[in-house]
Amino acid sequence: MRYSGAGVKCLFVDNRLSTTSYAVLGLLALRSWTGYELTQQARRSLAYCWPKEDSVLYEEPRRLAARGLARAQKERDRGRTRNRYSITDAGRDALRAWLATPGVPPHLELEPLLRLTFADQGELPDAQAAIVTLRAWAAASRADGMAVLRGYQTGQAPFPERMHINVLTACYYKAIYDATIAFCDLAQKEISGWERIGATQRTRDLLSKLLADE
Amino acid sequence: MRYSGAGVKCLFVDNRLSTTSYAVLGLLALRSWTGYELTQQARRSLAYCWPKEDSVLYEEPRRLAARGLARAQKERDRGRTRNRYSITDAGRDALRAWLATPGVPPHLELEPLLRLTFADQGELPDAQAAIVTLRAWAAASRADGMAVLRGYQTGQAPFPERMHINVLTACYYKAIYDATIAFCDLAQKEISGWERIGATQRTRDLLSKLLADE
DNA sequence: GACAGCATGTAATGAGTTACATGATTAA
DNA sequence: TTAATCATGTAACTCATTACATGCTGTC
Repeated sequence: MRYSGAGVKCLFVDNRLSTTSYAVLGLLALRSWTGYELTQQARRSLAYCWPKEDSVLYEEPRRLAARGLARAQKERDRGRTRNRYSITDAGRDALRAWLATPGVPPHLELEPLLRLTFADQGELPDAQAAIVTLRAWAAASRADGMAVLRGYQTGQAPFPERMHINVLTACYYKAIYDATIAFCDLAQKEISGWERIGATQRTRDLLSKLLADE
Repeated sequence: MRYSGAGVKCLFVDNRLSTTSYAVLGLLALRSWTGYELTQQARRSLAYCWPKEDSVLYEEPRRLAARGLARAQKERDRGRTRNRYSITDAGRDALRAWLATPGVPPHLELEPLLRLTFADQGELPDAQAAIVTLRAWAAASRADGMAVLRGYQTGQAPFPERMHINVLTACYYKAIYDATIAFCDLAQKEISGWERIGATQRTRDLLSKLLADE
């Protein structure tokens, strides 16, 4: 299969920002941040819905500045220089416009579940280890989230005027983490009954229960 | 900041496969597939834990073949030719070895939650729309998963000997989708009470309830 | 005999990961 | 005075997304 045409339209069309850009723009809408401050704030907020590496959080505001959606000021901190970024009016407009677009559904990468899916190609302890990884993640994330929430009760948290939003989203995260932990406990029990056998009556019961619920 | 050294070691070191490669390798461990068959099977399985575009599923087995982990045979189907891929012994070894490695925790991209997080920068209907998107995704995924499960009860599903695994993983997916739907219903109620006001007594109650649970 | 949609891919672009570099500050 | 770690980035490379191309097959 050879391409014939000069189908290079796409080179010029795609002027859109990535979701990550809007995520950072959202933070900039709250106040100005340095790169490092962005990484710290992201741990408290974006990490739960839109996790990004620190290097991205350092770079992204520069892209925004290049498009006029943010502005950088050099800051001097004891001999060292760094950039502080703030949102522009154009940035606020872009963010508002993005919030009005349809958006996309979640995208879940569940490596432990992938490992479980092919558990029969490996050893039983491998599958158990995958479940331990999954449970540890859920328990740690849950604890981190709880610590953030506690800040609202004690009044230590930044942006107290945004509490209603953050409490609501926290409801979702907690529900996910709790469901994950519950599943892990169930799964460990189930798996230990497999002993390289396969489907048992217990599996049929599980299946019936799942299907009974619609 | 300038780089000094010839730090190009990395160019030669990273010989590892991506998780996506192992995902496809896992499917190949069950039987041989053509590219199109892989895309269809992925909808029933990988889509829930490791979603990939069709184009990736067409390309990935070629990479595996290039490393000797899979083998391609040309097939002729009424004038048209295509590739069918099967796993090799080396491929089975690689898969088994991978299953024995520690693995990584889940990675969740929840764009609707991101939109909710910055809901105060937009209009109320935008936030409600994000929740609708989230709920629609959960309901559709749940229904698809149920349809797959029903195949096990009727005996129509492929790989009946793997039922115990697929039923167990389905428990997790169902729990996630159910939790998502429940959250969406709660969130719509909460949000409609906001009316651009902010924290209410209701929010404080929610917060207390979240924190009470540990 | 046209058109929709299934089947089978390839290429360009863009985004993200990983590794590297390095100055400043703090603790031992 | 080191060593650790905080703070601030940059570069190379890999991977995924998106868009494109095109033959076959049934159907109207």
